[in-house]
Amino acid sequence: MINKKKITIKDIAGKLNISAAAVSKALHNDSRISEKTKAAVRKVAKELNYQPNHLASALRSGKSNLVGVIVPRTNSNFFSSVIQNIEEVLNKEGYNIIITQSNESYKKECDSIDTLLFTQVDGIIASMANETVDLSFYEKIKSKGIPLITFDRGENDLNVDYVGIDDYESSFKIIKHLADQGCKRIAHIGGYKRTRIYNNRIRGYIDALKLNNLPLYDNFLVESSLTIEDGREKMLQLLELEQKPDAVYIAGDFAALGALQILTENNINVPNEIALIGFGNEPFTDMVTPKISTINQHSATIGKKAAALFLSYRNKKNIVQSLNKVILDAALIVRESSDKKNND
Amino acid sequence: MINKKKITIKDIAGKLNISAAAVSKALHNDSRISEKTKAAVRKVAKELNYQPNHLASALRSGKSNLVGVIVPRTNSNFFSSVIQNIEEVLNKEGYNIIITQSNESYKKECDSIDTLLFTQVDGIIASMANETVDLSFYEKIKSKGIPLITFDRGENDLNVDYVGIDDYESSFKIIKHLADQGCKRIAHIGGYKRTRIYNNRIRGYIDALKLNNLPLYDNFLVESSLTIEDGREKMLQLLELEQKPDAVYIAGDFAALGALQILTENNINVPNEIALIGFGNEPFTDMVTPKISTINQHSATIGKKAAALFLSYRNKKNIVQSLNKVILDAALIVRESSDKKNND
DNA sequence: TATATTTGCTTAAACGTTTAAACAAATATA
DNA sequence: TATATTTGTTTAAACGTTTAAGCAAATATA
Repeated sequence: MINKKKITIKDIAGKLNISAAAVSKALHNDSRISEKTKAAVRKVAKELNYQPNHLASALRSGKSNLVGVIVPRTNSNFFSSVIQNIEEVLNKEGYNIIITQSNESYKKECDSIDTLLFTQVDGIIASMANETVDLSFYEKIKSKGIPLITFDRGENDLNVDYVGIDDYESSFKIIKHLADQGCKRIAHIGGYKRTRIYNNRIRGYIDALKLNNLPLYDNFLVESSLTIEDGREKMLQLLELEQKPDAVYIAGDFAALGALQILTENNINVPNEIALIGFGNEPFTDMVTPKISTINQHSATIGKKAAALFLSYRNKKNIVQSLNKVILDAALIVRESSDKKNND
Repeated sequence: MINKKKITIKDIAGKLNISAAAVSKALHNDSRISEKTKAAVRKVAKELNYQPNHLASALRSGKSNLVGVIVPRTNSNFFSSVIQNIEEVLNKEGYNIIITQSNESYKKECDSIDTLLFTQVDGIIASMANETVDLSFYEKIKSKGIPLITFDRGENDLNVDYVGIDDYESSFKIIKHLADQGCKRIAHIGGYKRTRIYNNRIRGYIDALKLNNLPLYDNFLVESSLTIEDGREKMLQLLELEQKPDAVYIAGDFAALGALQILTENNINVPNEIALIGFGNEPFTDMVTPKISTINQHSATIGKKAAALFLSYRNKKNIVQSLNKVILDAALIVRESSDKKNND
């Protein structure tokens, strides 16, 4: 039953006694081909089960109709949802996507970029690894004239399109809410300062404390890799202080989960003794006890918007990119871990 | 700074005054090219920052060095880990992977297959959607002579390679453990009977009950979509029975989580009143209270093995596949939700 | 020394498309 | 009726490789 012989436009042309070029044009609905011929071509194509050779058309036309997506990991709901929405938008426009994971490793990210360039993708949509500081590999994409769209984790210095939420403003929402709950000593387990989004959350934390007339203590601001394990460790560190916080704002849900584990293990009441807020709205924040308050990052919108930005470069011959930030408003989701009224 | 001019082997050839063919062979380390020429070619290639055109070589050689991966979703730890391991193995061998998600939808899965065939992948590694019953799209892959490797969710009728755990045997391990804990009335919230792996778990459940001299009640065996929501619903259904179970074995961790939520909400002690065991070892099973006992599916091994199976078809001209099952032994992870000794 | 083999390269075709250019036939314009 | 334009198609080159076949020069074999 194996049918290795591939059907090409030549086969269709032969059957209809016309040229291969006519077939190609008919299939592309060229206005200079008669409706009669088009119909005949389509009919034979279907009969023979013709599958266009993507490689040949990509080679000839210089467009692969492939878009590369680079994410730190796929097993987070945020990234997998962004990907799903990118795919949805781009599939409709005839593009397929190639997903690669950097696993937060700079080296793996460079490999991914090489891989994607090698595969001749028409564009790259990326969220940078935590480790990444050196932007030269991303510059390589730009220098090839391939559109680069960044999301969530980007860098102003790259001067390309960016879609993400307003991290600075999100911190204000969180601090305001905690202050409303009566919290006075709010700590922050933040991400790496050098990563722009985490830096913004930290700046927002500091400025929001000021705005709400709350004190900022040096040892209340901790830098973390934001994994579950590090969340546990940094929470423990905060608990060992003589003056403990009465609320902790954690820049990532995974670390918030780790922190919650420590609090539970130490029989500390959440939110009454210490309130807790995460970031990202990972599904598990709604599954644990108590449910964790967090920030919804609008993954679907980010994905759709990033795809749209890529599409905006279609048919442009000279791709010139510049810093273009699309900032979405993030929503605070208040749950049990910070809602004192419902938790007495 | 935009350098759109692409460097080809012709540019290298021109610079060295040799033919393009010689350059191609030099780059492929052909034995008929002198070391001197090879060295010169490599040097110039590096100088000009030559990037091979993947499309051209794929078109000419008939190999795209792309492997398609189809999974129901990426935001489960199991699938994302399998993918990561497939990628690791295949990248080393010069292959890149294209990941597509079916979202458990048959239609989306068909689209994915078309997309991958269109992209001229050299092989497809797939785990089938729950919905999928009609295998004709998978047959299409086979009929094109492209190696198809299935994992986790496969079908004997496809007669291709399959990697997965022993679901039937896993049920025995679970029932044995629950029996050891003193449970006498064990219910099973299973997946769809028509999906092979779930059917095997159900058969294992039934046969293991017999082996352990435990009763099998009709209304203790429930079919579920295994989402969190359906887990809640089916657990509620079990609680409404006059004679409640004292243990529930649930064929998926997400549904087990939903069931646990219901039990917690109804103040039922887990494991003492009702013990609970899930399936899949999703990370959250270790995060919730109580921690959920579950089955570890060896995602890393499955991924590596699936990739190895694909590689075994390399250089074969006539791909003839047959049913070839690689069955891994799954490990039961006992945690709080089923461990009565540590939970009094 | 004459012949056979090996070495190191070149030539040219091929992979399956797309597309610019050409051209005959049909139709429109003057 | 003569010329211009439009329509519908063909021809042929191109995209950047790989590879079978060919061939001269160098080396081995007799």
